[in-house]
Amino acid sequence: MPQKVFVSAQEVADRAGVSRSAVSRTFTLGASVSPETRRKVIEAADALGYHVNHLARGLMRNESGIVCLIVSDMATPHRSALVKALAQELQHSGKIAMLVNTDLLDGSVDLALRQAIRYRADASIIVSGMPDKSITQLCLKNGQRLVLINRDDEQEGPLRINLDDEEAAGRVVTAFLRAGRRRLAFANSEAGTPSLMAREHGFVAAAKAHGLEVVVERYGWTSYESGRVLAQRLLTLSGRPDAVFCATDLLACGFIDAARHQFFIRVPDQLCVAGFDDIEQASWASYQLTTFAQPLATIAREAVSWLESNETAKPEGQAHAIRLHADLVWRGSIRGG
Amino acid sequence: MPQKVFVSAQEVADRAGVSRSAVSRTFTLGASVSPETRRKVIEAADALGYHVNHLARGLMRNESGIVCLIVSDMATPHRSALVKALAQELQHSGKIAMLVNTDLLDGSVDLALRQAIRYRADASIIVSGMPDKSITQLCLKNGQRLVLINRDDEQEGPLRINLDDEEAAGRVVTAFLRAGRRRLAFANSEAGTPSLMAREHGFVAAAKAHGLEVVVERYGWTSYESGRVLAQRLLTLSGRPDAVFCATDLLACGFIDAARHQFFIRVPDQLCVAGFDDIEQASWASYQLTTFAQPLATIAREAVSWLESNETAKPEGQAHAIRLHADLVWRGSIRGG
DNA sequence: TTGTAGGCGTTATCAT
DNA sequence: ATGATAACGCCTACAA
Repeated sequence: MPQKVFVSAQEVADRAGVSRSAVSRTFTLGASVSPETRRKVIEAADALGYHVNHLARGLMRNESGIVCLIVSDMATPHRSALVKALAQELQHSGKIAMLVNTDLLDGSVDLALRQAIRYRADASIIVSGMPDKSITQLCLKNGQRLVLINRDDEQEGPLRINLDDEEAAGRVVTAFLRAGRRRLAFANSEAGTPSLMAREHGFVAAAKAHGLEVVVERYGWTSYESGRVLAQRLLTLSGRPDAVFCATDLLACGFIDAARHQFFIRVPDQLCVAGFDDIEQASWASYQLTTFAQPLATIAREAVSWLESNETAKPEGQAHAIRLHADLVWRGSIRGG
Repeated sequence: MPQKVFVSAQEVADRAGVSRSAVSRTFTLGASVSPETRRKVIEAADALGYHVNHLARGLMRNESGIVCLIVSDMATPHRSALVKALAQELQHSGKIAMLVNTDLLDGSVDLALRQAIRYRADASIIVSGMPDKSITQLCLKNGQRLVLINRDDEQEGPLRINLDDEEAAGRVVTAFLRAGRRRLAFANSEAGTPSLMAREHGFVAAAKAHGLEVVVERYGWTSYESGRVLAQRLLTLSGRPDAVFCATDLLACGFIDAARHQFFIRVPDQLCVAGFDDIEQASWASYQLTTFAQPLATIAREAVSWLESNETAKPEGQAHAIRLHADLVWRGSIRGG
């Protein structure tokens, strides 16, 4: 095995009998090279196993092609699906995703982000529950473009992609009413992220518009376990709810399991349940959860195409917000769909 | 907003009144700088918002700090948990994870890998079901160290981390026998990856050692849906199995749901079920699946520490294989745990 | 301990 | 269309 593993443009040039610049141009989109030269270069490159060094290219061009994915709870069904969609879309457009996990508590979030900055990532996509304002600030300050997904921050500069959570929540009220339910409840986590709160507010407001009160309960973070606890609390109430909207499918799964296995309540006969995200488990036979589909592909496409379109523009220039519609997916957890 | 976003070491040096090299040394681990100089440099760097440019550093050191995660089915519970563990561990040791998704069919696997090579990733960790031999070959050829997780390839060079699938499968037979079951079945996907096949062979062999035949069925890829189909096939057999080992938890969940909701079979009374991976859903009340835990943290730690220890060594030098034990997690899906 | 000089692999600029 | 040359930001000798 040779000591020197990587072959440089110079070596390719030597073998092809052309100049270094010719090699560079061959691998630069939209540069002018004669077909003959190009052929010779490609041939030599293949023979030698040459790959353009993006470290050096990034240094020159001041543009690395790296996009940083800042994400929390990434082992969660919804998050992992989103990350996958984003990674694929980035890959598809010739960029590459760097993964920064923000689940660790020891202040390594900040550390990780600085790491991304050191690699001169062109942009960051934040899929994290509650990023500090300082994080987004740091990104922008370092010339990164920024995409915020499902985070209705007030910030200027980044692209913000959101769902119409409030409107969706209103549709749940309609569905519950149509199923003949009047004792409504909302099960939320304590995370307090903008989209979760929007669902809560939308649900409560729509209910009030119909003259109904909603019992709201919040607990823990957005997990299956929290769903169980929330069920414990809501299903032991004197005027037990007959319909509950869970802020998240994961909560809903826990809620349904507790209702069924612990309280022997039948869904949807005795209790209607709705969720949000349309995670894979929502379609499983044990849950058959009526929920809202996150348009993952659209989110990813919008995010990446914005990054592409803004390639040359200054990061703080085009502030932009996209509001997407969430389709309701009817399954068995609400009666009379 | 200034045109120039990134501040260079030179600017920090100017402000601190020292030389460029002093700045470099301050940010290089184990270089000798006087406390006084270091202080001045740090101060100037903070004031200016300086971050070492890893693109340039990687160029010089011939070592990028980037580790490529090559992964398929990453939205799956088990895979996403593994990716998370790896990303965290890498982050923890100052490296950064690049995500390469191999789910797309259009030959973009190869494309993505080349992408990683272009960034001069120091290593690749393959968590993909069936990477072509050519992929691993390409990695090694380009001076990357390679970690293969749950892939018992014959290759020399990479670190191979595997579970003792066969031995684990044998324990399932014991458990089934202890529960009084004699009509054993194995539900597998058609993926044919080494670890899946090892579970199958281990199960069949252990059963044979007890004088029992196993009905083996394979279908589709490793998904919930496949589990349902497999149930359909196995539970309509004349001598219906009373115990089934599913190659994967995801298969098991589908299997259980079909058994319960479609055939009204009670688990574990009429049917014992075991799975593999210990995904989060295995612990959900609807499944209570007895399964084997993948030691994710250990896998991640072993992988990363091997990468660290081998930092300076040649990639093909230390071939190494690690075989990990999978702990059996007892839940309700096997009678008499 | 500190500063100076040279080079890493690439692309952009400017001639030709 | 092609080739020489100068950056890009950093690190590592080497000399002081």
